[in-house]
Amino acid sequence: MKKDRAATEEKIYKSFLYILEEKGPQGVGINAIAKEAGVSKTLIYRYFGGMKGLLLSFAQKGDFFKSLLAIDAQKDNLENLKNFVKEGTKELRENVLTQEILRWQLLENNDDTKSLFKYFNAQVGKTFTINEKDDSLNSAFQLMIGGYVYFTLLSKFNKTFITTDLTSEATWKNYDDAILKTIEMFSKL
Amino acid sequence: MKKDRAATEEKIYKSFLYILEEKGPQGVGINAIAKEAGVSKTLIYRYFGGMKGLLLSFAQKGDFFKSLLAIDAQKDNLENLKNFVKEGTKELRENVLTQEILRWQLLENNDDTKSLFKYFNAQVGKTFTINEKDDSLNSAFQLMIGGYVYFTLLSKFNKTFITTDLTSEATWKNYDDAILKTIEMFSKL
DNA sequence: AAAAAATGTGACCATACGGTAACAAATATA
DNA sequence: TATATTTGTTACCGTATGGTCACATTTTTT
Repeated sequence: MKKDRAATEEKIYKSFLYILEEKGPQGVGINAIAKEAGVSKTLIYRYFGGMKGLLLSFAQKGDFFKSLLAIDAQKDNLENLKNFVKEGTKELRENVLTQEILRWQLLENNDDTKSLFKYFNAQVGKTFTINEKDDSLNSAFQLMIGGYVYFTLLSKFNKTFITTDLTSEATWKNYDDAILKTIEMFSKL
Repeated sequence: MKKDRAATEEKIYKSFLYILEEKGPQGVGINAIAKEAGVSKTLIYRYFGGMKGLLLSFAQKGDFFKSLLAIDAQKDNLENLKNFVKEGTKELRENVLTQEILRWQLLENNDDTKSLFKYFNAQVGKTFTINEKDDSLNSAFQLMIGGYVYFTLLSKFNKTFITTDLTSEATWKNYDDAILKTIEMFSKL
């Protein structure tokens, strides 16, 4: 039998990503990852230091929201802010891994996940630079972004929210438009 | 030993509520409920038909958002709508059971939870009568309510969202105000 | 009082979880 | 080539899960 630690680590890491994407936070576990990787679970402890170390590796390597950083640098004017919103909501709905981390934060916060959430939130904070002032636009903007996250996560197991079809592209476009329109209205005050 | 089916059923049901409140959806299980009730788990199957039946009982008995129905009946004018929002957000942040059901909907949707979510969502739909039109106010309102739910759920394990303090009463008042202000602005269009 | 029905318990099953230790095999070093 | 060292597997442990079955005890009915 051929032995290759680097390749084995890669198999483990990729399996972790796969399970988080496919099964969500509840599916992530030592046994499941080892089985998916086709490898003994002992090696997860030896090479990564168990689940905690594995999540730390993920956190450090994870380039969350990288696609938004370029826009972020120049989102001082209204047009760029609107572009940022459009790209941000698109990124959120396409990046399943990001969705599952966000879902995870609603479930637990223990010794294993601590580092992951810390790195992730730091990255979010860097990307979504929030207005310092506690004005209504700031709060409204936060609520809408939060709502976007909520409905995105909800859409995994629910087809509708009350009468709103969460599977329809038009719905998400309506949400986008509503955010943009609200920003405009507040800016004209 | 005294035998009293009605009392036993009550013990089981109350234990279920207690665990859902204290441990969240992940803590809800046959063994945990039986242990908390100090009763053999066989009885959960015999009296309720297992977890599925237990959740069905909960769904049918559950008077979700009952405090909002009175306001709902007359929220045609702006003042009542604003009052409805204020009472609704308050109800949401105070009712842990409601929070955990909402959290649950983000985690799974299987044969056991199906009926619970169905009843719960029907009640939500009755309370939050959403505007039929796909206008921006409707979408903006939905996003903000969704955001409110999201931050409420997030606050269980996270003290902040980026720089916003989720433990501060002022934060939630800011959110309330932002919703009210947005509604006003859209109404004046 | 005797028989039947309802109520409740404990034991057991298969499965899965995280975690560890003993051992085999391959690779690197001497 | 002989010896360490690294890599990997298997087996096992304690605990927990959902679910069922046989049995004992209490309550109801005849």
